[in-house]
Amino acid sequence: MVTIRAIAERCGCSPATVSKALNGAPDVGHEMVRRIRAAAAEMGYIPNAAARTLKTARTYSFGVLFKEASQAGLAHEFFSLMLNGFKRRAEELGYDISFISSRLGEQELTYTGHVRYRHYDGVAVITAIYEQPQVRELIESGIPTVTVDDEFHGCGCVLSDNVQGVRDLVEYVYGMGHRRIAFIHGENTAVTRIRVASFYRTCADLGLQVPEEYVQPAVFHDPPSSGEATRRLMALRSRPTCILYPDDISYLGGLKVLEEMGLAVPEDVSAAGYDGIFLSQLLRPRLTTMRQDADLMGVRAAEELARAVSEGKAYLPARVVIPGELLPGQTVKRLA
Amino acid sequence: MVTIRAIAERCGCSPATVSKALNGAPDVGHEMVRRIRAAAAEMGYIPNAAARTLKTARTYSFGVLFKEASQAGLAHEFFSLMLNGFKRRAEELGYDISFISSRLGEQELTYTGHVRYRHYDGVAVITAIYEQPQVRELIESGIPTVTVDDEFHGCGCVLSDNVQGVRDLVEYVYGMGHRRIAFIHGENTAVTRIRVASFYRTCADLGLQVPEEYVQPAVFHDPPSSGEATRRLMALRSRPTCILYPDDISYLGGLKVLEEMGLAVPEDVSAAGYDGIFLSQLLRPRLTTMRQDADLMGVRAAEELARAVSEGKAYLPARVVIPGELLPGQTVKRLA
DNA sequence: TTGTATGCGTTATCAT
DNA sequence: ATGATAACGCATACAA
Repeated sequence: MVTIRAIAERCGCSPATVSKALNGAPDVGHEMVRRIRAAAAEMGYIPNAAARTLKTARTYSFGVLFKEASQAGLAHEFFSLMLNGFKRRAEELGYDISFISSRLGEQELTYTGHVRYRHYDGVAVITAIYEQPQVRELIESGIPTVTVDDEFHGCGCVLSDNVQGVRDLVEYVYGMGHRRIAFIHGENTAVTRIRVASFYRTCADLGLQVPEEYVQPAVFHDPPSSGEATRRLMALRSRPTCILYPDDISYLGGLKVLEEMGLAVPEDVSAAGYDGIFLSQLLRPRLTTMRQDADLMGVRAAEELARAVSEGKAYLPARVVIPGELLPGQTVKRLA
Repeated sequence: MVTIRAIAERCGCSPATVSKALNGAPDVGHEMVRRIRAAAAEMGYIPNAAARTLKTARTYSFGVLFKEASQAGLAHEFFSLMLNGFKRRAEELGYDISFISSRLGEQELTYTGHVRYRHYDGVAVITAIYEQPQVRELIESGIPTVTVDDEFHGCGCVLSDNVQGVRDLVEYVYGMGHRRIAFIHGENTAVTRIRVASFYRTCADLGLQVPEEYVQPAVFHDPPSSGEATRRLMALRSRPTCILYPDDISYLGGLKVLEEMGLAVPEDVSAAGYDGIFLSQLLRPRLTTMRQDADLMGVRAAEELARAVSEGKAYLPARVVIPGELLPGQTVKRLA
C-alpha cells in the first residue's frame, strides 16, 4: 500500500509536506507540489479513509435510514426514486452513502449507535416509522439529520406539499361535478394527518358536508386494506361518487373490489390515486393522481443535509416543500 | 466520546484488557470481563470503526456498484428488489453496505480507487456495463467481488437461469400452437447473448426455422426501442404470431405500437415479457412472463461475497444459478 | 517554505 | 490473567 510516507521518501521531503501538498494547503512551494502530485499519481497513491477519519472525525459519508418494515423499502418506487435523487446529489456534493442498519456484527445496536460507530457526517431519514423510539433518539441525537415527509424540531426536512396536493385533487374532482367524495387514508403518520386535515378543510371551503363514514382508514401501499375500505364505502346507503386513495398501489386494491362488485371505473365510480408512479400512467383507464416529485425531494434532502453538516452549530433548519403535479387521467368521470 | 481508555480507567485495568474483554478474547478473567462489559454498557461505549479499520484493515462493509446510466438503477424494480435482498442478507451476516461512486470529494476516482479508499471488504457488482474498462479493472483487482448476471474468471457470480428461462418461454409458446415466434433482445450483454443463443437452440430443438428478421435488437427497459422493433416485425410480409420481449417494461412499448396499428393482444398478436415485475401481473390482459427471483439473487450474492471475504485466498468462486418461474398470463393466445 | 512531533482509538505482540 | 508498547496512516500545531 502506498502511503504518504512512501511518497515523502521518494520526493525527499517529509510526510507533512506531502499531506499538505495533496490537500492543497497554501504553504507549499509550487515546484514541490508538482513533484509530489506527480509522484503520487505515478505510484498510484490512494488515501486511507480510515486514517483520515480517525484524525479528522469526518467521513464524508451520509447514512440513510430506510424503513425495514414490510417488503416496501427499496421495492417502493416512490422511495426508490427519492433515494436515487439523494444518492446522485450527495455524490455530487462529495459524500458517499451507506445504509444504516441496526446491528454491529453479531450485536444489536441502535440506529444512533450505528451512526456513531461509523461516524457518518449526517443522516437522512428517508422513510421510517417516526414514532419508533429508536428513530426519535436518532433525530434528537444532535447528529445532523434531515427527515423526509415528517418534521421535527431542530431537523431540516423535505416535505411533499400534501396540503396543496390534496386540495388540488379535491378541487379537481369537485370541478368534475362530484359532491360525494370519499377519502381513504393511510396509517396514522404526519403525512396522513396533513392530508386528512387538508381534505376536510378543502371540502369545507367548497361547502361540502363530509359524512364521517366517507373518511376511511387503510394502510399505505397495501391493496387489500384499501380494498376493504372500498367495500365499506360501497356498503353505505349513500355511496360516494368518487374515492380518493392513499396511493396509486392502493387504488389497485380498490379497483379489484369494485370489479368484483361488477362496478366499472369511472363509469360507476370515479377514483384517484396519489404519487403518480410509472404504473399509474400505464393503467387503462389512466389513473388520475397527484404526482410527487420523489427525485427532487431526494435531491433537496441531500442539499439540505450537506448544508447542515457544513454549517454545524450555525445551521438553521429549513423546511423544504416540494409541490406536486396533478395528473388528470381517465378515472374521474365528469358528472352532469 | 467514550473510549476504551476511559473504560480502562474506570475499571482500573489497561486498555488492552478492555479491548480483549469486549472482543471476547479467551485470556481475560471472568470477573474482569463482567466488570468491563458492565462499565462499557453503562458508559454508553461505542467502538470507533475508523480506528478499528486502521488497525485491522477491515471495515465489515460491502461496496455496491450500481449502474449509473439512464434513470434506471434504483428505479428499476428488478434491481431494487435484488439490492433489497442483498442488503438484508449482508446485514444479517454483519456487513453494512455502501454505494460505490466514482469520485472522492472534488476529484474523480476509479471504482477500484474508491473501494481501496474506503477499504470495503468486498464488492458486489449488481448491475453495470461490464464492458467498461473501469468495471473490468475492479473485477480484476483482486478485491473479493461478486457479479450478478455476468461471469468473470476468479469472481463469484449469481446468474439468473436465462438459458432455461428462455427455453421455458419458447416451449410454452410453442405448446400454445405458435410457430412464428419473434424475439426482441436487449443490448449486447452476457444476458442477451445467452438468451439469444437459448432462443435459437430451443427453436432448433423444436424443429423451428427462425428467419433472421425474427430476432430484433432493442434496448432493455426502453419501451420506445422495443416499440420500434415491434414495428419492424409487423412490417414483415410473414408476421410473427408471437413476440417475446426483453423485459416487462419493454412489452409496454410494443403494446403501444400494436394498439396504434389497431392490433389487439392476444387476439391479433401474442406476446410475453421477462422479469415478472409487480406491474406485469396487474396488466389486463395479464402478461405472460418469466419471473426472475431478484430477491433471492441478492441474498445469494451477499452470501457468496461473505464467503469470498472470509475464505480469502482459499476462496473457490462459485457460480450460483437461480431458476426463474414461468408466469402464464393472458397474452399468449392458444392457436388452433 | 519545510520539517518534527504528536495523537486520533484501536488491536496485537510480547513480556510479566 | 494482565499490562506496556507499538503501530495502523494521516493531519496539524508548532518549530525551524
